[in-house]
Amino acid sequence: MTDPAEERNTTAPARLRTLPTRLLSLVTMHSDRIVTEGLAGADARKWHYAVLATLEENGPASQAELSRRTGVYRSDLVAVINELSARGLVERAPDPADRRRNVITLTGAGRDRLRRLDALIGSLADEVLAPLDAAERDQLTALLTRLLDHHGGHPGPG
Amino acid sequence: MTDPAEERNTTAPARLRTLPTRLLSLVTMHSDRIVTEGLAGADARKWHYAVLATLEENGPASQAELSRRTGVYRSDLVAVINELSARGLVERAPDPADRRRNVITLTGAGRDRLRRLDALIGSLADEVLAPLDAAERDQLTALLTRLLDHHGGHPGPG
DNA sequence: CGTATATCAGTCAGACTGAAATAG
DNA sequence: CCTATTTCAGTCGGACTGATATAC
Repeated sequence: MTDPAEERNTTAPARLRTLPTRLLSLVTMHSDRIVTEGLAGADARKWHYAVLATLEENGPASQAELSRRTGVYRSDLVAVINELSARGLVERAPDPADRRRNVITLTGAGRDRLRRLDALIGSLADEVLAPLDAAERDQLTALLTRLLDHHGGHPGPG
Repeated sequence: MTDPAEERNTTAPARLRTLPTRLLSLVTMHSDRIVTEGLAGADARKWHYAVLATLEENGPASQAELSRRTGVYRSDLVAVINELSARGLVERAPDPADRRRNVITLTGAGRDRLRRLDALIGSLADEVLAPLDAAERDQLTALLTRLLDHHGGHPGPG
């Protein structure tokens, strides 16, 4: 028992091996790790990508709106915007129309960065889904989408 | 905008909505929450179920072996066994053959408890998979199983 | 007034690490 | 000496809460 792959995977009992909720947890743990580590290697985090993508597709937004669209908590979003603006990827400016708000805007550098992250995320998703062919990936995506719709999007503050 | 379901789900951008790794995370967050809260209502936790099921299917085991089979960390397993034995569901006894080891054994009460948790987990899984019919659930399970096999079971200490 | 926004401080569970004590 | 087991004391990022100041 010196093979490291062997050590950590004595098979689990049948009840656990086929339990869908457990499969979800385990697969997600692998997936999240691959994505998190891949992004870390590019000095980025998941929330960075989510915020940048939202800004590009929907235009400038307040932090509250970004929170709703991305699912990032209002509290945690503060730090994310700090990090992004420290890197010059977004700009934070007070909204003249409603002075409670900050308007977050994507910069040119942010747009460039988003391009590279798009590619990176694509390849990381490929790594996660490696054993599935295109049709199976679509199947998985469709099934997960239906589950997510049924349970009401990102959990979020409710 | 006073409907609570509305408030928290302004649609995310397309790139995020169809990203499989994100779908996995989000669906798992709902799934984990349903399972965790459902079990909490029965004074149980996921690891309780995992340990009890493993003990029933594979017989008495050391903590190290339980850790390998369930994926629970050796460190965290200590607390789980404490909780289970405090409830009289397992017994912890030193192994006469190897005095470093504790042998964990399922009690009668543990077996009964497992029956009830089996039923509970089943209904919680139903709740998670509600929108899918039987064939689709099998599809999902098969796809997730292939992903998990490819990535090598539970992440675990390696 | 009540409500939304941005920020801060902090909790909490879960994954994970490091190292001790004990025993093979 | 080296390795495995159990246990303890922590770290670390992520989800989440509560409170506050400010503005509508």
